[in-house]
Amino acid sequence: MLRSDILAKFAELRILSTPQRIEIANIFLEKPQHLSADQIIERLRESGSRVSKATVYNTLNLFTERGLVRECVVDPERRFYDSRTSPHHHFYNVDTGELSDIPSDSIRFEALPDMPADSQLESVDVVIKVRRDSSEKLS
Amino acid sequence: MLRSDILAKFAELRILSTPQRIEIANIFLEKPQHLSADQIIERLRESGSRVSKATVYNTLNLFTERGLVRECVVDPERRFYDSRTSPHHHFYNVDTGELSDIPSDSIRFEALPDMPADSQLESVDVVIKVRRDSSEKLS
DNA sequence: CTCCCTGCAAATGCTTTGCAACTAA
DNA sequence: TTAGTTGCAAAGCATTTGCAGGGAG
Repeated sequence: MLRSDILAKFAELRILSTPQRIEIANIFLEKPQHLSADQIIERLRESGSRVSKATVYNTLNLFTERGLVRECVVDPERRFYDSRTSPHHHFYNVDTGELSDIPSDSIRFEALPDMPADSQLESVDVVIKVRRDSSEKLS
Repeated sequence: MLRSDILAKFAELRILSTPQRIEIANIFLEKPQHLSADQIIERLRESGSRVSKATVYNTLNLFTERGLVRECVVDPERRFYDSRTSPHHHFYNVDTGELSDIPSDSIRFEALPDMPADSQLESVDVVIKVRRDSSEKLS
């Protein structure tokens, strides 16, 4: 993604631009993907960048607040951040930890429950857990 | 729930019976509910019991493995355990952290996606996030 | 005896925070 | 100047683990 596009996105979301934030946004906006803080740090290191851990965490929180990425809660061990912010759902392979998208139109609801009193809908998140990976590892 | 029922459940699930495990199972089986490790410990303390933290965690892992409770991943801060093990879904109030059940028949799918290659379905978990609590706290 | 459980304390691992130095408008 | 950011190290928390003592069969 072009730097100018990233700057435009930052402006739109009221995110002050810094070199570190641009580097992190650049990884996410390259393509829709699911990354943990650690995976971000790994990617930054690979490309020779030395953004600190604290800054990565702070930046992820900021990006989430501002809607540049979406947190997806699926693994109690660590948080994943999803650069696809449009509504969609996930497959989660419990054996490999792999997380993949389900296009939102391939799940349709025939019925949805009433909301509890005084509360308004925020999101509907479907996680389909699957087992066994392609290498057919036996238990 | 009667002690004899708990013992029967333990036998069925190949869980060795100990006083600590019975106390914890007793809390869960009283009624369907969602509890974190900390909430379990709190409940135990209230009733004068002194089960150690380590034992609570070990027991929750054992109960989950054996299917006495189900882990539900909804809050990145802590794990919740659900004593309703039959298929159903959840409301999660992001303001209050409250977790409540959605009867499984009040959500019906019109379409479900194909599974990825070589993987078999484990579960379909729907979390409907809602905002704002009944006390109408303004932002 | 032998196996397994309990509980304490220590260790782990992810995430947050305090704070001093720095950067940009 | 002045608010806001970075990075380091330290702190925080939920959870796990090591290990000694203990209980059931």
